[in-house]
Amino acid sequence: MKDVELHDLASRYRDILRQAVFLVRSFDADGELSTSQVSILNMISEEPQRVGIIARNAGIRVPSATEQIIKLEGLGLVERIPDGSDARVVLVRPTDAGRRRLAEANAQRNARMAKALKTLGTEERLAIANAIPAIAKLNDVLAG
Amino acid sequence: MKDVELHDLASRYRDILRQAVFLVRSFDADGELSTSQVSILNMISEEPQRVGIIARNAGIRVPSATEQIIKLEGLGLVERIPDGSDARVVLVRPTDAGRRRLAEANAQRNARMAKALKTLGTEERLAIANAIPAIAKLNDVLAG
DNA sequence: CCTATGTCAGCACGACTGATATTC
DNA sequence: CGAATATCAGTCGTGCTGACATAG
Repeated sequence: MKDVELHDLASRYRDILRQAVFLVRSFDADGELSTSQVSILNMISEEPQRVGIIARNAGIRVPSATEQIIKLEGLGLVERIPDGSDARVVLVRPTDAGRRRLAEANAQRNARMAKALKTLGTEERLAIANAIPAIAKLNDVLAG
Repeated sequence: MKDVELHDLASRYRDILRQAVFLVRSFDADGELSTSQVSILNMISEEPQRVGIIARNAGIRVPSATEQIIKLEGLGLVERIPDGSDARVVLVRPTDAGRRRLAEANAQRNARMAKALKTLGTEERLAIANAIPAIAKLNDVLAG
């Protein structure tokens, strides 16, 4: 692919991405939990994670992660537990209430997105579905 | 399409979107201009726009738009001019320096994106290119 | 008089850097 | 002792709501 085409694709992709970013914000404004907080809950839903890992995956610094975790703890949605093998480490895991809240938040957001997807044509939905793996790969590359 | 499939697609699409949001942030952290500021400059590059329109397109409230516009004005990147036909209206247009700065910012970001796109296979790039119109339409639906 | 447009003032939230235990 | 981990303190940027001036 020529450089010109690459740059054109890059530009168009950045355009729709920029729009999408604002939409994600409006999505999150509806609920009571912030974007970071939902991300953190998602992240620890499988198994407890260290603060440093959470920060790295969320794309924020460790002190910022600590802050959100403390807020989530205050809401009774996560617990901080020590790591037996290393006393410096703090593991974060969801409470039952945290799991419920996460499920609710995801359900709400997915429902809203599904409703929007429903207004598209079959081919358009297919185009999006086909692009998801490529976009995921692209995200990985960009995240380095 | 069945509801189950729609919700699954919604969930997967939201996943990659969430990742992309963090990447956009890291993109913008590099430059001197914030996301909103670049968006505003992009918006007025064709022709001057009113503050209210800028706010609407940027997904922010009018006072927030005013704030960013004043900052851009302080940087010498935009000018605020009156609208002859309606004295309440303020039009915002880029200065020459603003156009240069926008071109630089876009070039930097596009180059970085193009470099990442280059690492993908031809089919993957095609999949993304094919999905862009559908995503744009989806954005419109969600914004509406 | 009521509406539309933009700005000002004050507040909230989330991120950051720098400094500080504590543990490896 | 130096490195790693998490937290605390203070600051900054950006968004918001509510109040306000001006013009239609």
